[in-house]
Amino acid sequence: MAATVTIRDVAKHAGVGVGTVSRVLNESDSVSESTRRKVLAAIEDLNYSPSPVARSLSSGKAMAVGVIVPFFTNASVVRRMQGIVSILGGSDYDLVFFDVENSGNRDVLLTNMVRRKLVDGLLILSLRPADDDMDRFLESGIPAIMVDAYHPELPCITIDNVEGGWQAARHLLDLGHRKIGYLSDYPDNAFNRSPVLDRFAGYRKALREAGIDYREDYCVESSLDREASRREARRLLSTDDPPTAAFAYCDMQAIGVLEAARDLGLRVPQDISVIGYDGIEAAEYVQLTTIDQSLFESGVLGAELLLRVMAGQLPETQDITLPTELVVRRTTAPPVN
Amino acid sequence: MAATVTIRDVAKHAGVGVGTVSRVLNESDSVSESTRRKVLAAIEDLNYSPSPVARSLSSGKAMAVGVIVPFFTNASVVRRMQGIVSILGGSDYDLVFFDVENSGNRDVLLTNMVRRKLVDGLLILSLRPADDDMDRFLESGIPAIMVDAYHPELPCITIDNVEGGWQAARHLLDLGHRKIGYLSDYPDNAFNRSPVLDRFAGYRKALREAGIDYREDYCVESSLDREASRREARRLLSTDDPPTAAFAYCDMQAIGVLEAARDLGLRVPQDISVIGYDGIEAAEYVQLTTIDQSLFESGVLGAELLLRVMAGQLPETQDITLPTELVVRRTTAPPVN
DNA sequence: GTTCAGTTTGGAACCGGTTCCAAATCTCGG
DNA sequence: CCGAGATTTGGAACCGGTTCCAAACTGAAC
Repeated sequence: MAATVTIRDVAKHAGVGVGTVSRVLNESDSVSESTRRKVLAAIEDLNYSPSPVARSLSSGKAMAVGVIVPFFTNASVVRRMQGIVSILGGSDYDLVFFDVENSGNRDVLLTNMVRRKLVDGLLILSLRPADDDMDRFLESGIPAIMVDAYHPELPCITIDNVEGGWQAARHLLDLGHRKIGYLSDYPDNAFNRSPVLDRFAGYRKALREAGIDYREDYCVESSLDREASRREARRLLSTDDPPTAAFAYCDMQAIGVLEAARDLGLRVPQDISVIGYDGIEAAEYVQLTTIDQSLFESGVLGAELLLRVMAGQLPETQDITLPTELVVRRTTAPPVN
Repeated sequence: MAATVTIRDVAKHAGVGVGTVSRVLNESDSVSESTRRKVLAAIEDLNYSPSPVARSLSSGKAMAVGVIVPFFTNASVVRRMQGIVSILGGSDYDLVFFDVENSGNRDVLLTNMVRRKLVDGLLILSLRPADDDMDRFLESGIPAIMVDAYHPELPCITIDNVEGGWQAARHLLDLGHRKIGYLSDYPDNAFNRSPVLDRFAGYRKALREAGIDYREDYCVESSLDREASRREARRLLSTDDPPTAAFAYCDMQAIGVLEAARDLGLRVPQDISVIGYDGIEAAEYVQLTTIDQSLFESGVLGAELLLRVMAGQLPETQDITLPTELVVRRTTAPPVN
């Protein structure tokens, strides 16, 4: 707990002015080699390290980027964060997390974020903040990128969820299924509703193209967790005329469907085909057929894009849409009649 | 991007001194109700919000806590972090993450952390920093808690891994197994070696107590990821005299073992029993028997403890050891002879 | 109407850096 | 040896808060 040594102590010790020490610290070129050495020696002697807080107060740069994220929501968010960390972990920027779990602390955007200079840039992950919060934030001029969410005035890394939903349904149709259920997240999910609606739209589009009527009773909603999905899926699968295949909004829900099938003594894929969406690791080891959206990559791209924007490169908006890819594993097969 | 409004602007607008504004902001009680109202009105008028950076420079408090964490390593770390977030997300503190992935950036402790005042407190998760880094850090006097790691001079939330390893092996022994393999993490894992050795010690202890000789050929090491574990397990299970049960260092490795069994056409649990360690969510839906170490709770406790220490309560060191619990699911059964 | 303790207030000094301007020093041709 | 221009240097002012001290105000007691 030694008394803090400041830049002035270093200056005195080295027999130079504070400006010079600062210049050495910031690798300015207009310092003669001999004084540079003197200063470095003094820094060494005193075991000095500059205060990042003071530095950011006077320079206006925080050397940190913020990530706003609904942390728990599901495994896909974690995967995206890993992508982000893989890039930002190696940068000079610290990573500050803002968890937006309950709507209670959603005004972090309004309060914590707008407090200028806490972060130099912001990644907003899988959620669409309220418009007025957003306006307030945009005014601050802090560079920001949306990942898995859309905002007209910000660069966005998005996934074509209509296409993904279409691919999923298309795959089941190609296998010969005609009765295809859909297990959805609640569309009025406060955070980010569009993926829910988009995947649903893709699903309906594929059905329509195949000349199949949309059956409302085949579409059920549930929260994202496994237990709830399992309950809903059990209901869906135990009607008089159950679907022969089910498309779930996300892999975790799909796993709930698998469990429901097991509960009911249904064999997968013989009695019921199941396809998920996300491509989380768990999908791999339960052998779940799924739509892989490039989760990790979306984090990587978002982080890279942000770094570039913060460096002052690049035009204002630049949206990137990542592809989705069907990954066929063991939970889908043609229906047995 | 409006010009920043400072506390002096507010003071002028309200016709008071800066000290008074500061007092209002910090809810000091020695401000008369009437001036308080004037100041609040001015704050409202000017849409003022104080700069956290300036605040922390002059007050010496960062209003942030740091978490040092090997983020990717495995699912258990993520689960612990969720526990941390669940507590700290609701506090006044921001959460700054320091990812210690590759040994390349392990000196964050030495550089980033010791830079005083960036964080008011620190959680160190699942890793044991090098001793000299640690000494340097301890000198700084920043409150810190270790979670899932041990340090003699810091409060630690640990798990009794010897006990857990013992429970796992004991369970298999109770079922009647005599040939029990062990799939371990590399013990020289740079981050945090003791859990690896401890679980192994528990395993050996249980075997010894049961009068079973330790067989080196039943113990294999692999990195934590599923693919590597799968390969190693395949080797272990395809010898002339394979074990009838396997205990894996962590659930993800256990899942690798399950996959290896599937690769070899072995039925679980009839041909081979498998038990994991951690109690991650994935274990639940692959029906893996496991030792549940209270992952989420460890994060919660660590965060709570840190908040208390930062508030100046509590004696220096206070170690908490969390219990482990056997959770029997579908991957373990008596051996068939 | 004083006196005095208690409350409220203004503002200078400070936290530890960066930046900018003016001054000091250097370089080198004439 | 001088002087112009380039290079290097010192340090005051600033970033936007907090804190502390002294001054101003309050009101109850005499």
